[in-house]
Amino acid sequence: MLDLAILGLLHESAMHGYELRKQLTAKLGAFRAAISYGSLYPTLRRLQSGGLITEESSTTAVPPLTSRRGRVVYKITAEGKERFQELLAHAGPETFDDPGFGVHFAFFSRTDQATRLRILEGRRRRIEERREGLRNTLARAAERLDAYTLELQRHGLDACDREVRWLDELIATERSGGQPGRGTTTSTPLDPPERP
Amino acid sequence: MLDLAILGLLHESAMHGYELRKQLTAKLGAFRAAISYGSLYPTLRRLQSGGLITEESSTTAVPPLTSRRGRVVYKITAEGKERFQELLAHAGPETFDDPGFGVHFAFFSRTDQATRLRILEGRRRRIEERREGLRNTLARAAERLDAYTLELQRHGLDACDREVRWLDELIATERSGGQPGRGTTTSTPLDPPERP
DNA sequence: GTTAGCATGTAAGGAGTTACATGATTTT
DNA sequence: AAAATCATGTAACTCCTTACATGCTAAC
Repeated sequence: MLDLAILGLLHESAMHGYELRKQLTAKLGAFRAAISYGSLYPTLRRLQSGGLITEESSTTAVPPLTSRRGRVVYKITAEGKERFQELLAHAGPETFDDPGFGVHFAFFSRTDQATRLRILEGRRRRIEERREGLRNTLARAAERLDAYTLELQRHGLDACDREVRWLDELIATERSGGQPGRGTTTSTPLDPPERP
Repeated sequence: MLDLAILGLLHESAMHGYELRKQLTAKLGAFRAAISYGSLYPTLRRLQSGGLITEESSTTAVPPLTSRRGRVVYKITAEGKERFQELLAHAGPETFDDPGFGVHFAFFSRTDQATRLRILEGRRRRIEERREGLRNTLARAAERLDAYTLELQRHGLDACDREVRWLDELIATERSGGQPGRGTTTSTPLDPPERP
């Protein structure tokens, strides 16, 4: 999950760890708390020793006036871009849980339509299963549950209903070749998928 | 999280592991996937060696006809009940994230009103922080984000709005001494908190 | 008698967190 | 010159999962 997100952000532009965390916090903010440094920096090292990212050469056009010795700017390599596409397109079961789905969705603009549909439909299946479970509990065991447990199940069921509707809209939009946005009057152009 | 949930369920009735998992799946279904056995059984052992639960004595009133040798029925001990109350009342930061809040909420009927309010308000603060983050991202960086990332943030913001409203209602109900349910016409009596 | 479901467990490991430790740079 | 914030890193640990291994019991 972190690998995918880091490669995705470095795909857009080279950055050092601290900045990466800020971008990560914004990008993943809808479904996850901020990533800790204790997780980020070891991951960067692992990606680097795997050849997926490298330290940016200091022979840049404009060397900074102050030496900035502490900062290490990373950029993605060709292998990193390949790996990114692999991770993005591969949809195992963990792709459909909350953080997994969120990260994939956040990088949908780099995916092809078939992959997007596969992931949206997998997510819908997953949420529908959860919804079924909640419905069963509410239908079969409602008398045995206390008021709070009941309220929690109702709220969960509600959230499932909303998400299924949201996914249905997104799936319909994908199938008609559109891009997400408010209503059908959106004019924001969609980034085309990268062509390596 | 698992400790709390297991103690809470065994507080209601003695059970063996397999059954416990089923109950857990129903009780936590609104915010979590099923617990794996690889997590459940080691936890039961740990709780047992900590003296919080014990194997139920086989000298029960009605010994089953078939010997059922494989099954181990656990029940909660007095220390276990104490620990359960401690875990329920203690509200650290992890109490306000998704699974933490969910478990606490699921056992609200065993908590006093002050604790319930503390936890509901902590959760609201947490969600409001997330909402702020999303609002900032949408306000400051919307042009730089692709259509999918944008849609994800909007959906997340929406979910935050809903949850804050839900929490506000629950908090208001708590303060007026009521019990949760649909509208103000609810007549379901609330389990009184246990008095050890 | 064999398949399905009940029931219990272990070993290895994944994916992160917290707490700690350090130092550079910028602002007041 | 102090305080804030930028920036990087390590060690220990938490909490859970997957994959595996085993055997009993009920149903067909």
